Amino acid sequence: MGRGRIEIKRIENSTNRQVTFSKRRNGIVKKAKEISVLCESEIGIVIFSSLGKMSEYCSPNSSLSTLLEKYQQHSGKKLWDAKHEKLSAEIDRIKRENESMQIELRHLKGEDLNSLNPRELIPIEEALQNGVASVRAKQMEYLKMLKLNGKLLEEENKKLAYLLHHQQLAMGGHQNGRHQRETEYASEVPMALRVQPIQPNLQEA
Amino acid sequence: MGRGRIEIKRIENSTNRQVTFSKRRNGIVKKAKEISVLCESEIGIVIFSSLGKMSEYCSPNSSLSTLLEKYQQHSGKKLWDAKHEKLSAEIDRIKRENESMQIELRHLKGEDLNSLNPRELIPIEEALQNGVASVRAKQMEYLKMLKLNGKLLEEENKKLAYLLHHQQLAMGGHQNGRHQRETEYASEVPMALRVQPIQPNLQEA
DNA sequence: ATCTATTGATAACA
DNA sequence: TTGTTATCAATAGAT
Repeated sequence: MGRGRIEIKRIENSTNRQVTFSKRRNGIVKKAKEISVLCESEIGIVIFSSLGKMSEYCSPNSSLSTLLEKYQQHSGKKLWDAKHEKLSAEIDRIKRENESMQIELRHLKGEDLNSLNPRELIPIEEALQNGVASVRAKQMEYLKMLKLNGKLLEEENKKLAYLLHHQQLAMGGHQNGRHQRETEYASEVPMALRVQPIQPNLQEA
Repeated sequence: MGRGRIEIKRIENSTNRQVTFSKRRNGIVKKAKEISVLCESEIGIVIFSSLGKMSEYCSPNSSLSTLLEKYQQHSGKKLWDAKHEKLSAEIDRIKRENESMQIELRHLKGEDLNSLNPRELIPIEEALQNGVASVRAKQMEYLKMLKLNGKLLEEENKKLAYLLHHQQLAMGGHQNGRHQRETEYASEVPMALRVQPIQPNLQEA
């Protein structure tokens, strides 16, 4: 009912979808008001848009909670219990996940190995070796970075010392000139200081 | 929309009211289905007719309870008691525990090491080394057990071979006697076979 | 938001 | 209840 029929499938254009949502939501709420008046029925509606915005409607002289109370009585379903069971099931699921992870962790730490047969030890050993290798590789990476940094700093030190020495020889210039020379130099050399460590946490070590 | 417009007020004719209720209820549910598909929104509806008959609708991939849960969160109203909060808190707690274990596992497997600084790598390396050591120790244990078992079996083999040899020399006895000798011997020697491996899963390897 | 050409919903009837 | 149909209502697309 509009300019041309539309297929009932997800509207891909986001703006369009929002507009249609708004219009149709209003339409549904209007229909709900009408049926509640025409047929003196009680109706409650909760809608969430795709963006998570909530709208609700409840026929006059009622409220969602009272309506849901009646819903529970009529359906025999207990929303509370259903919720309760869902949460419990979720807890069970996560706990099981938890347990298997704990077992894996313990095995990797060399605990509870008696529960494993030799065949099961092999993948664990492999995982541990891989882990050690990765950790050592990372450590080497840091080491190289530190060495590089050290070298660069050393070079810079030499240059600074050289500069300082010559400056002292040429002593007698006033503050202004000296300051300028330092500034000039700084613009050429500070590579070493500018080097961003690959790992920003390096300095924490 | 029909043969002549109607005022939106209670339909006095009861039959008519029922018919209209039924038709409009279907209409609303249809609209609900459409909006949920077109706009990928979640919608839940509960209707009671004037005679107390209940109808409900909930968009696919959802249920009234989950929908109402979201309603609670958005509205701040609490439809049900805070007993669930306990369960939810439990879930959160376990999930957090879970997450930290996952991180630890990943680190032990040498993944996500970039998020660690060198100081943090050390305990991981130690844990891995301990793990490797434990696993290898366990493997050595199995190896020793296997060797021991082999030795015992070998010895027993020798004894059996010896016995067999002598039996053959003394040949001429009937079946009965031979059987008895074997039975006697079995009661003295089977130590090696009786040895229960420390690890019952040994034979699976 | 507002405007309409169209489709969709439905009141009355069967 | 279910189906048909003349009408009105909702709304898709455009502004």
